[in-house]
Amino acid sequence: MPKKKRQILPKEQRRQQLIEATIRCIARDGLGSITVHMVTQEAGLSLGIANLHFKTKDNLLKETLRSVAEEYHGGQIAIMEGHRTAGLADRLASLLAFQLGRGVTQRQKMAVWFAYYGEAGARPVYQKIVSASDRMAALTLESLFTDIIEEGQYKDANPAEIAMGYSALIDGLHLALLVTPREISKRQAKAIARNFLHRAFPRHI
Amino acid sequence: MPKKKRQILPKEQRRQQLIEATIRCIARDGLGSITVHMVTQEAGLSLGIANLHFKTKDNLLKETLRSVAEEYHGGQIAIMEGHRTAGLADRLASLLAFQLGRGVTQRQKMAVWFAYYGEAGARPVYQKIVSASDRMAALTLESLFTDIIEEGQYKDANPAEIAMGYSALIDGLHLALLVTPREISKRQAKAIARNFLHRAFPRHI
DNA sequence: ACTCAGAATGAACGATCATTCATTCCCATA
DNA sequence: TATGGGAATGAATGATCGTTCATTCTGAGT
Repeated sequence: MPKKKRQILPKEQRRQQLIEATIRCIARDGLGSITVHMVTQEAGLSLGIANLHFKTKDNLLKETLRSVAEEYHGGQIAIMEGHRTAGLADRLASLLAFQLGRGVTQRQKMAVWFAYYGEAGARPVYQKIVSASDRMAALTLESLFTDIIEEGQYKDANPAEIAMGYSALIDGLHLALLVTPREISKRQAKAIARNFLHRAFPRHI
Repeated sequence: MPKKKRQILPKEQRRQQLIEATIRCIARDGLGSITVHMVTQEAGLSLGIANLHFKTKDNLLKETLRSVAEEYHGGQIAIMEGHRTAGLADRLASLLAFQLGRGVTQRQKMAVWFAYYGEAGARPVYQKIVSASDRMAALTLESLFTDIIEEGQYKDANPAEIAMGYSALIDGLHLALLVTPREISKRQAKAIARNFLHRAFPRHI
């Protein structure tokens, strides 16, 4: 075995490295049975490194959740606000493609996401971290839907309610893809989500 | 403190007692930080009782999941098949009332449900337990939707797809009620689900 | 080439937890 | 009332894990 040489790197890089190793470990072994040994070994580093950079294991887990939540919700927001030049219909299609696309629906990411949701009921800290970015994404989505409703002259359409329904549907589809992948394909999931949007905004998608 | 007298009860009753205590513990402290001490104390019994009736802690957790899954999916199936005399529209309404009603949307039940989903990605055993009852409920739902589509002459409606979408939506709404209860009320959740069904089967609900 | 601040290491420690099993005690049966 | 089968108990055990910190090692600055 080629003895790995000890290497010194910037704090931020080590932190990222450890967070990524944590994600892989959670996806493989679950949030409940994760150990500091596992994570540091997965990262190819020594045992003490986790406590050096994150103080405690608990803190490492919190920072990992924050990272995943920001990547997911940040991605959504970027799509909805970034393409300001694009039309509303295009933005809607991009959003759907992102939420059920390769990046987000990797088992690894979904597993981490729901592992934390699972503990959120008992851990207010997790709830707070998720709520923070979740709320921002919700507001952006609501704003996009408001614009679409105005442009399409959809009568009796409540943007907040449609946004909540759509978000719930996407979460539910992710859950189905994670827990019963044999029963549902990504293609089907996309069709279902598209159908939901089509029924709400038939002239846009 | 009134010293509790030791009492001998049938095996099945003790098992149920321990499963219920486990549910309360998971809801309060999370699946990840549950201990045998917690559960047996919550049940008001001695430490060794869990291993006596369930052999291992892991087995107790598996049996608890099976119990919750069967209660949830069994409840759904009972509603859809039990009211054979009732009309299709009534059955649809009953289903919705059950899925977002008092019994199921207790924080306690939802917390347990998602705690297991969270670990399902890493624990095939959990996946298998959930899949088993989930699949049966899905088939029953699909069959109900097939009947409704025929009765209502809904053109181009795919019962399997609508059933998957509806199930995903319900799961997503439960998740929202659990994780961000401030952002969504049970009333809103019901309205959203009803809306979904109304758009699919406008002449039935 | 030399130096040293601090990054990285991992053996050791103490706390926690699942599991065991010798013992206690209940209660159906006779 | 007497009693045996087995349900219930909880102190003890051994294994696992998070955290600490004395020590080693690196590499930028001189």
